[in-house]
This record gives sequence, C-alpha cells and structure tokens, in this order.
Amino acid sequence: MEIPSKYDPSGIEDKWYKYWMEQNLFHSEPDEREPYTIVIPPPNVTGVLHMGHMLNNTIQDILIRRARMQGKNACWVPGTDHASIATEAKVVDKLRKDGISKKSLTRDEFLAHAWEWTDKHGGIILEQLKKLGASCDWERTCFTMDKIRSESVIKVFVDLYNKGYIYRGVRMVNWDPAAKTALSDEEVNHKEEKSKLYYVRYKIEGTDDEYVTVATTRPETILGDTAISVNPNDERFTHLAGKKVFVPLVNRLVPIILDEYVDIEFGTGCLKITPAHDINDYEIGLRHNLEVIDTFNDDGTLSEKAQILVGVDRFEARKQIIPMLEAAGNLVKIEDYTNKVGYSERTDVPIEPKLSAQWFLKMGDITKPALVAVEEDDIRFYPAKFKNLYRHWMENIKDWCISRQLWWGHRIPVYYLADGSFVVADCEEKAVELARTKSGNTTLSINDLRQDEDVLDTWASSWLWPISVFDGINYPDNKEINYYYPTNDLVTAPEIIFFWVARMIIAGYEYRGNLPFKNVYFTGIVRDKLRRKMSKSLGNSPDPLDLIAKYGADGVRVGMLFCSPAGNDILFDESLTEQGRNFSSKIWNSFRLIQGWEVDDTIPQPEHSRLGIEWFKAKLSEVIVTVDDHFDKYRLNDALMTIYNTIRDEFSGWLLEILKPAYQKPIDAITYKEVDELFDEVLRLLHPFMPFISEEIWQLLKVRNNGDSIMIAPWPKPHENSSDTCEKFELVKEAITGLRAVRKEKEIANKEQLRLFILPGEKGYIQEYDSILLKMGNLSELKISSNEIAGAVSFTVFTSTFYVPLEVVANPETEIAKIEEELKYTVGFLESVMKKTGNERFMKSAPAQVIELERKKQTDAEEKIKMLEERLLSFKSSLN
RNA sequence: GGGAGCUUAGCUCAGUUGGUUCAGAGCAUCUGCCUUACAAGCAGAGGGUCGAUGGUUCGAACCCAUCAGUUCCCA
Repeated sequence: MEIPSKYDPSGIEDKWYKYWMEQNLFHSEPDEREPYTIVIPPPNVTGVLHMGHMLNNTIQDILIRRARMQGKNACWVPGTDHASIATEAKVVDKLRKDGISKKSLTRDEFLAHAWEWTDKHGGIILEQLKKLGASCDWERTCFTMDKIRSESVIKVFVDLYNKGYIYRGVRMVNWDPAAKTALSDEEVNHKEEKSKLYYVRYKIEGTDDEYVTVATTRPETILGDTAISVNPNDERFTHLAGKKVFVPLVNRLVPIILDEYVDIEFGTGCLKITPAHDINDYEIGLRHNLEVIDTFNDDGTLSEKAQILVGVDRFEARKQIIPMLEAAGNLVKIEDYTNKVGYSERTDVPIEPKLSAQWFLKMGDITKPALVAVEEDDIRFYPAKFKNLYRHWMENIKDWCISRQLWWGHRIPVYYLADGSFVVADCEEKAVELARTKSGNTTLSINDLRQDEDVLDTWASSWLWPISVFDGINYPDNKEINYYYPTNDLVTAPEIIFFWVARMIIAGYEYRGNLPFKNVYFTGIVRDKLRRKMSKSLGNSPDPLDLIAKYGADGVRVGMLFCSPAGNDILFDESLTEQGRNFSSKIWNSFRLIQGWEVDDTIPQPEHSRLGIEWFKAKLSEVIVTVDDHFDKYRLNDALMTIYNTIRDEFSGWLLEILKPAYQKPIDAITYKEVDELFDEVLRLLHPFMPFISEEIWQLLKVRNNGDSIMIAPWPKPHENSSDTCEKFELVKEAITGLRAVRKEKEIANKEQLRLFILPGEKGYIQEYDSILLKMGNLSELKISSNEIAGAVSFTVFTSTFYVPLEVVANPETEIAKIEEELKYTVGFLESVMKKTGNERFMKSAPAQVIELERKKQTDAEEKIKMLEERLLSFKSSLN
C-alpha cells in the first residue's frame, strides 16, 4: 500500500481519541491494583483553553499515561471551578450589555443568569482538553458548585465554625470597588506608578498662623483624618505633642500624636492619620484610640461622612479637592512621586483599603501539619526550591478572609436572628432548630432568619478538591476516597502555591488526617520568546486549537515540553511545535521504511543484523533506565529528550541503517520480527508524550484485537543488559564516522566501495563487529594488518589505526600534520596527568578510585603516544 | 527596606557528594549532500577564560567571601 511520506495527524488523532473513549480506557474503578491518582487543577468553568492549560495538562497526561502503562489503576479526575469573582464579573458585564443592571435583579434572578451562562460555556474547556489527548476519566467530571461539592463546602464551614476556627471580624481588607468585594492579599497586584506627592498644611489650634505640613499621595482621604502623627524622636515637632490641628476644608479638630511608626526622613516628617483608609493608619488608630471615619461608599465614591464632594468618585474627588485646598490656603506644593498602588487581579481597579466585617478562618493550629509535611518531604515539591517559599509563607501566615461580597458562589451558611445574633447550620431546618434553642422562642421559622448575603471565597471550595471529588467530605469512609486518596501528583503553577496548594494540604490533614498528594510539580509560566507573559491584551498568545490543527496535538505536546524544565518559565515559540511535528514525520518515516520491507523467511539472518539488534537491545535497556530515572525525578523534558534522541539517532539513524536490506532485496524473517518488537517497545516509551502517533503506528505494526491499545500496553522494562556491548558499539560507530570523514575529505561518493586495513592497538581491535563495518562503511575488503600501510589515509579509534588505501596516494605531509597534531594533544594530556600522579599530596589525599583512574589515563596515553610516534616514523620514512 | 533564587555556547537549559580525555544537550549558525524511509531529511563543523574578584583545596562551573547584573516573593 501507498503510505504518504508526511504524517498527517488530522483525522488520526480524532479517530484514536474516539476509540479510547469507546473502549472506556480512561475510566477507573477501585480494584486490587495500586491506584495512581491525579486531580486536575480545575480551570474556570467559563474559561477557554490557553497555553498555560496546554502545558499543565500535557504534563498531567504524560504522568497518568505512564502510570497506566505501568499497570497501576490510573485515575485522572477532571473538573471545573466556579471562580466567583471572574465569573460574576463576566455575567455582570454580559447583563450590562443586554441593558440589565445587577442591582435591578434579585439574588435568585441573578443566579439564574449565572447558571445559564455556566451551562452555555461550562465544559467548553473540557472539550478542548480532549483535543490535546487528555486521558481524563470523564465520567468523574466535577464542578465546584455541583451538589456534592457544594454540600462539602457548607459542611466544612459548619464544622470549622463549631471547632472555633471561623470567626467574624472587622478588618482592614483589600476592597475592590468595581466588584464590590474584599480580596485577599494574594489577589492584589502591586504596580509602580507615577503620581504626585501633595504637601498640605493643617492649622494648629490656638495660633494665628502656625501650621504643620504633611505629604500625602491621597489628598481626598484628608476628609477622614482623625489625627496628625510625628515621631517621638523628631525634635522638630515634639513640642507640638498634645496640641490640636484643624483638618482642612471640614475644620475637624484632631490631635497631634507621637508614634514610632512615622518615618522622620519621609516627606515632612508629619503623617496624617486616616484609620478607615490605610492599614498602617488603622493600627496607629488602634494604639491611640482614634476615631475611625469611613469616608467612602462601597463603590469608591465619597460618602456622607466625607461632608463634601459626597457621591463623587475617589479619583475625581482627588482632582477636585486640589483647587479647594489651594483656595483655602492649605496647599503648600506638589511634587512628582513614584509609588506602588495595589490593583485588583480580577477587575484591575485600584484597591481601596477598607474596614469591613468579614468571615475569617484562623490559620493557627490547623496549619501545623501542613508545614511539617513539606518540611520533612512527606510531600515533595519539584523543583524543591519552592519549599523555601512555602515555609516562609506558612510561618508568617495570616488569618484567611473567606467571605466575598458576591452572589455567585457558596452562600455562607450563617443565619441571623432579629437581635443580630446568629446560628451556623448546613441547612435551613437545622438553622431554625438552632435558632429556636438559642432564642428560647419555639415558634421561630425560617422567615424570622436572615441568611448572610455573602458567599465564600472560591478557594474555600477548591481547597477540598482532592477530597471532595471522591465525596470524602460527605462520606469520609466511602470506598472511593479510601482507595484513591491520597492522590499522587499535583501539577500546578507556583503562583497559586498559597492560594491553593498550601490550603489543600491544610484541608487534607484536617479532614483526612493525611496529605492530599505526594508530589507537587510546579510548571513555569508560558511566555513568548521575548519573555513577555502571554496575554490577551498583548495578543501574543497563539490559540492552542489552531496550533493543534497546524502541528497535531502530538507536535504541540512535545513542542511545549522540549523547553520546559520543571519550574522554569517556558519561552514558547512556534518553531518548537514545528520541531515536534518534524519529529512525528521522522517516526512516521521509520515506520514507512520497515513497513516497505518484503520478508523472505528462507534467507538467514545476516551477522550485521544480529549484532545490530543485540546492540540496540542493550542500548534500549540503558535508555529505559535513564527515562525511568528522569520520570522519578520529574524531569520530563529530559525523559522526552532521551526518547527523542533514541528514536532519531539510535533507532532510525543507526539500527535501521544497519538492518536495511539492499535496494529491492527482501529482509530475513528473524530480523523483521525483532525490529518490529523493538519498534513496538520504542513506541511504548514514546506513548505518554505522543499518544496519537504512537497508537496509530502501534496499531499498524501488526494485527491487533479490538480493544487493544498502546495505552494499556506494558511500560518497557530493561532487558538483560550488558553495558559492555554499548561501549564496544560506540567504538564501531567511531570507526564508521572516521570512514565517513575520509569520504568527505577525499570527496569519495558513498556508492564507491573502500578497502580498509586495521592495525590493532595493544588493547586490541574488536573483530566481532566487522560485518557492521563492512556494511555501514560500504567496504569491499576489511583486513587486519600487522604493520603500517604506507601511503594510505589513516585515522585512529581508541588505540587502533584504520587505513584506507586510495588510488591517489595520500599526501604524506597532510597525514604527518594530522598525526603531529594528535600527538601534541596527547603529550599535553599526558603531562597534565603526570602532574597529578607526580604530586605527592594528590597521591596521598585523593581517593584510590581517582588515583587508579589517573593511572589508567596515563598508560592509555602512553600507549597512544607510542603508536602515533611509530606511525609518524613510517610516514616520514615513506617521504624519503 | 527584608528575604529567596538566578548568572554556563547566539538562544533555552543540563552539569548529582569538588576528581574520567582541556565543560554537555536541544535549537540556531556554517559546510557538504535531492544517497532508492524521511530536504519537515542526512553527514559534518564552528562556537564557552562557566558574571567579576579574592579565598579554601593536591584539584573548583561546583565550597566560602565580597562585588556587579537580574528575577521573584514579602513589606
């Protein structure tokens, strides 16, 4: 049959994915085998696949496919995350475009829209993962807001509350005025920006013309000032302590206080204190019992408390207040200034520090096992450098603000009574019951209770993910959780080491008394080749599906992995996927070659084929050991590179060339069978990386039964190995390379046969490989010689000399120059070795092994020098 | 300001407890080949005083110190 010379993945990839699904090969059920579990880091349900997902899921697929081939019961659980803030923002945005404002909707109406959106977009990303070849157990697909997961989250909230870990507190939070919700510190990005430093003077009470001047970047917050502070060590101002000043424009009288926090060097040395709108000011306020005046509304406009500019947005207020201050005679000067401003990761508006009532989870005792687990390598991080980061965070951990002022998410199960007290329960019935007990009023109904309006932080559901996907919160002793938990590997980005990884570990110990996963593989960030993060706004991110269409999923997978050592950012470039596609073609052509051979079972196996196969088996054993080692260390790119070189160079470049029968000649049956099996084995090694092409060729190699798949074929194990074979063969390769160099130098076509004479060195020449030399060198004659061959071109391998007599006599002078150069190098080398062996202190302190090695180097070099000198002599004598 | 990391070929990176033939790979570059599987290929080649300086050691890319550049985290 005619097989095209270029491999075309389209069609083939869909065909095999469909086949795997039909054969139910991705599905896992608990059984007696060892489990191997990965839970997917759930992508945003309304998101679309980007390059980061591609990398992350390719890695998970590689790990899970190898485990499956190793005979483990591999289970990769897919799912999505509801992503409160991001999704709600999208829904609000969409509604706005439809002319509907969120304010005009009830909670239930809004949620109906949100679910509609989710149903429409949810799952798109999972469908895209199928294109990549992801071997997820789709029957297990979970969503953080489905019934089981929601119940788990609520149950955990109630449990933690009852354990005393959850409390309600007023805290300075990072307020996002656009999303109107609190954000965690981790959701705030600090950006440096050019701004102004405004110098504003406050008149001192009881004086006519005495002022203190402060420097501020936020003059609009003056309206909330409740003190001026100076450093107690600042002699310029200490005399002012206890006096009072008038806050400009609103003329509120506030005290001058002394506090060490004030930086004497910065600005004027006087600091205005606005406890409601700055975290440091808030703490100073606590120390000095200052009044707190919140001058902002939730949407970032000025509130009634500000007295002036009420209803004006904070940035507009800043503009407007300057001329007012100037008119009032309070503005001293304005300077340019660069400072860092926090922005919301989700809505990209500047964060407003704001006092607000929130729910918190105490991060004290509950975190302790999680710190120990990583410290003592019960959970291993790859790369290990992230342990430092983790430790630092865990040791300085702050209470977790788990409430969000949103509707899309898990509503906090707190029910308030009319008197403001509350009960916590996982359902309304229980809430009523508790409320009746609490109030002593047995007639209370759900209508007398008001549920908290807020929802929980999304991470408060995803931290349970490795447990909740197996329903291990609701049913802690069920068969699935007992079998699949702890999971094996987590593959994620270092950016969410605190958001997610640390919290999953905490939850794992709290709810299972055990770690959630054994290994965490941190991927890098996918950047473009200029090191810029891939983003929509830059437009530098290719569409993964376009890439797959162009290069095949296999090509994209290896392309991404070629350049992604664990934890390092990957600098993506299409040339990488091109390399991946080219590799597909290479493999395909190896298949074409073998497939094209006609088998004749009457001919015996040639010696060179026997030797070639013997060598490749030994080589493959080494490769398998190396690849397994790379996998054990999570060095997937090294594993891939090893396989890539093995297929391209050793298998296609050497083995197939050795076995290849002469043009239009048949191949013997033994060799054919052996190479088929070796190809099969190589494909199995490749399968986790390139699932589609490996399956396609594997299925074509021989007749398979329905239901067979390389997916479930055994992962290769090393053969009986002789490293000696590999070493010897490297010398054969060197000899062949030497012959090629002679051909090139003398411009002799490959077709033209050469004669070869070999003068074995003292270590001897390995004659058993002559047949390979004959074939690969295209030799007409190969003879062992006991003396120099005058006038022949020569080269050296190890200590043997190879002579190629040519019709045109070699130029003795060039030959002499070549030998002299080699001699010079070897003599120099010997000298460096002698320097070591001649050094008494070296001989005394170096380990015996090293000394022995040096001795061996010395004798080898001496032998080589002797041989080169003899050759030189014979050439020189031929000149005369 | 505090902390952590990084600096090895043009690019991206390996380099295991210091010790094999003057440091390796992939890509890129250059040279030669349309050789009957593959030009999306094959055969070769060039390219690095391992950021700088000093120290420890018989021996340093690797250990120590200082400095420079750079990235990230925290404030």
